[in-house]
Amino acid sequence: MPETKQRATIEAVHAALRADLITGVHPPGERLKFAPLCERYGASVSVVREALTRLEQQGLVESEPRIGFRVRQVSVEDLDDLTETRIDVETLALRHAIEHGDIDWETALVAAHHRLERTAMLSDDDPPQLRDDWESAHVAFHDALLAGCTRRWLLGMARTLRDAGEFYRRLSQVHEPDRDVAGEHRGLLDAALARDADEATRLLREHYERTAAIVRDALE
Amino acid sequence: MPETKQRATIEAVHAALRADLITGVHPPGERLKFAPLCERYGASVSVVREALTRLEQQGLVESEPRIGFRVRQVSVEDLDDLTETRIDVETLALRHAIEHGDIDWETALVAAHHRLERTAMLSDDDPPQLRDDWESAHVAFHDALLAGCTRRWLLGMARTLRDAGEFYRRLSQVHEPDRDVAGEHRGLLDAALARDADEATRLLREHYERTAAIVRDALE
DNA sequence: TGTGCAGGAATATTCGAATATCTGTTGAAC
DNA sequence: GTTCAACAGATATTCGAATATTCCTGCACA
Repeated sequence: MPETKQRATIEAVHAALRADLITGVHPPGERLKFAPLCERYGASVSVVREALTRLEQQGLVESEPRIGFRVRQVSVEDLDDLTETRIDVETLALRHAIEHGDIDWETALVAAHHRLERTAMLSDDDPPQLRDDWESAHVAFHDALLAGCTRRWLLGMARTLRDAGEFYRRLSQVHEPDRDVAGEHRGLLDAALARDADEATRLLREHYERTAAIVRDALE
Repeated sequence: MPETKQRATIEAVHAALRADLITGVHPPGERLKFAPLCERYGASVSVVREALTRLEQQGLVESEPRIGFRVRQVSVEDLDDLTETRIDVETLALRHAIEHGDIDWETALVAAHHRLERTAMLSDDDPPQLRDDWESAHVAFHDALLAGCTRRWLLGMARTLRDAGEFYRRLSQVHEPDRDVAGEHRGLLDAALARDADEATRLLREHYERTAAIVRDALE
């Protein structure tokens, strides 16, 4: 790679910063000063600033004008609020998807589930960590689940909330051995294919509440 | 005012641009080029850019990287999508407000309703226009209605959707003489104070659907 | 000891120029 | 006549410096 001195694009910095936030490189509450960030991501202040602005709208960082940006503060109350809202919104989207999803939606969903099922969840490290490829397969599955919903505004809301939720989930890379995550996903798939909206939304709610409970424990 | 040559703040440009978008100064689909915007708002590209970025997240403008920004395209489909989503989300928030709102909430709500009731809706122009002070009293009333909801994430979603809806509503400054808007607001107030969530959400739904229908007609 | 007020260091914000990218047009080759 | 390349003008994007604001430290004064 012969000295690819690229200019920093906002897209790239935004993605990198977002990844660092979600994976906990910058812990909650930490001040995000421009100088270090420019250094770390090889960009100028303008680019960093715009990335931060976007992340603020997505709820990953917060800012006070003239003071600066900081990583979003987390709390049990906020987690509970977020979880409930997320369940409410995703439930609406899922119900809509189940009612309106076509054969393409079903097919993509089955495909996404297959990949998730066949991807190992934990790494070989000690303590074991959630594998990156499992993480992305997981996100892709939940995306596919909602993809049948044609209401773009609703999907937009759901996506924002998911990002914020991801923030919490990664914060506490906790694994609960007793939990049958694969089974939960299988159940969601089956209910969706059976077009059983009540059952699917019930499972979705449980799925998120269980995850939230784990994160809550880790937080306290 | 002795030559107050202020630097342009992002806050100010964002607010001004948002107001211009909502009131239709820049029609939907119009390209928003930097040079004219900088001129109009007396700011440099950086601040205009950040304002546009924020408005994009709020759904008022859309952008394609490296191409530029434009005023959000409107369509009947998008309006319907938005309206439904807004009803769904606000319904959740209203229900929560009615269940959890305290005496302060009630008091503020009564106050907001009083101001709305005592403000004239239409100007003396021909054709009559919605008066600015009525508009703000109207927004304030709907804000007060949801303010009892303590779920911040849910409120954030509702606020974003309201902004986008406002965009449509102002787009078509249509007035329907037969409609008893004041009565609709009175009904909402009464149901909220009576803590009748079912009735209140039903009224809210009708209120928005009626507005959407008018906008839809104007759009076609 | 406490309070308030410089003054300077640290930091965010804004600016305008430099750079990269896109878009449309012209002209040559086929 | 059509296609493609090269150029030029328009425009978005990025940069780094200039400016404004906040924060901190130390000193005078009560």
